[in-house]
Amino acid sequence: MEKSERTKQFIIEKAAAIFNMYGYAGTSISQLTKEIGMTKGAIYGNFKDKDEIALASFDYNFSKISKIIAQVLHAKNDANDKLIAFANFYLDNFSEISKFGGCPLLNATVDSDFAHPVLKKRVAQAVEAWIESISGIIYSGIKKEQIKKNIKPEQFASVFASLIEGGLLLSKATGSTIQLSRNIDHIIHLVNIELRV
Amino acid sequence: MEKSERTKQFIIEKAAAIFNMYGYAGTSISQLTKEIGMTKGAIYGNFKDKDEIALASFDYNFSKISKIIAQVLHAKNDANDKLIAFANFYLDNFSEISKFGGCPLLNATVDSDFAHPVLKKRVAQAVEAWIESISGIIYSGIKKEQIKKNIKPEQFASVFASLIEGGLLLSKATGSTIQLSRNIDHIIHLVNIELRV
DNA sequence: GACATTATATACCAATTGGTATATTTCATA
DNA sequence: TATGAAATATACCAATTGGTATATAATGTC
Repeated sequence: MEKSERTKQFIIEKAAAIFNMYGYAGTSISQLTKEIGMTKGAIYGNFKDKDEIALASFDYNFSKISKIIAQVLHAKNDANDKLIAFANFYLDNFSEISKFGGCPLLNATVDSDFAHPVLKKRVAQAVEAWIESISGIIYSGIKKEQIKKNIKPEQFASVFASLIEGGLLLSKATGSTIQLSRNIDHIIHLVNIELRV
Repeated sequence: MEKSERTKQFIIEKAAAIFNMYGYAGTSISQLTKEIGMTKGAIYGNFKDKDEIALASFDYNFSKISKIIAQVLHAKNDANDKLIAFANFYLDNFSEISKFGGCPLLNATVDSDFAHPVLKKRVAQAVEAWIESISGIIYSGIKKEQIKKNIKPEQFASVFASLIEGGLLLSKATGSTIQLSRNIDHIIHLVNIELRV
């Protein structure tokens, strides 16, 4: 990786947390210069405008979490166990995730709505991919006869995703992990009672 | 209601939608003057600063939805039916709610986190009150022997609230009510299978 | 180690920000 | 209908916004 790419990556990694915490309108370039420790010249030498940094930041945040989840899923063979590990990941890493602003899908959905159509479209695709990764696990589990074949993958994926995002939201609002924890309990209950063969 | 109070109310009603759509940092005073159709003089003659308008806007948005839900609940006697009507309210009115920015609890939780501690605290109290209104229905239903007494109200309230907020989020992100609709289906299923005596 | 290129810092720009002081209008009451 | 008070509009303020042009510094190559 050449120097310009390394610098670009360095800027994105710092900016990604700021945008995720303060939102697009709530993040100024001067704030970025302070947190990154570089001047406007350096930033605008590597990025065309604020939009380009914000979009790259969202991509970085989303792929960062996606990669970790992919690892978590890879460690399990059974589809039911994958789903439980998937859910537990958010609970186990809640405080760490909160430090850089929480779930980027949650934040960017709210942040981009009305205000930023380009980002909104990108967020929509990410959310759809995220939900599809859940229903994909279920489809695969049904094929491998680990999950009951009467289960509707899209239906369960919606509930699953909402329990996680809703739990993250309520826990962010109240400052306590108890809501998220209760939701993960419910997910585990659903998986063991309704899904598992 | 005297004139000054009427004007104040008029400003809040207009500002509430703008803040809910664009967020605190994303809403400027000049934007408010345009949408409200009044000048800075009128606004600052009725409000101390931007914060005061934003806080009053959140209170207005939250109490507006709370009042409608109170009516919806009042129309049902059975606790299970109250919960189903509660959930259906969000689905039935999704497009109308979306027009002024969607659920203010969702938006303000994300918007205030990190950026606005005063608003954040107010949102936390509203979220807690909202969840308590759900667990309150369950407690009442258990007492009236409409809901099974092994049900844990706080546990179910968390799942219920998250399915609604999570569904609102996913539907906001994807631009389709299908996610919310699936979650309401799940809520109805849970109420009829697990709660109802 | 000189040189060309790339990367970063500095200094600046017009536009907009939240907010205020003052001028003007509206309105109720005498 | 004249008058005093309340409400609103206008004009302005310093600070900050996103962005750019240019100067300086760092870097790889010969």
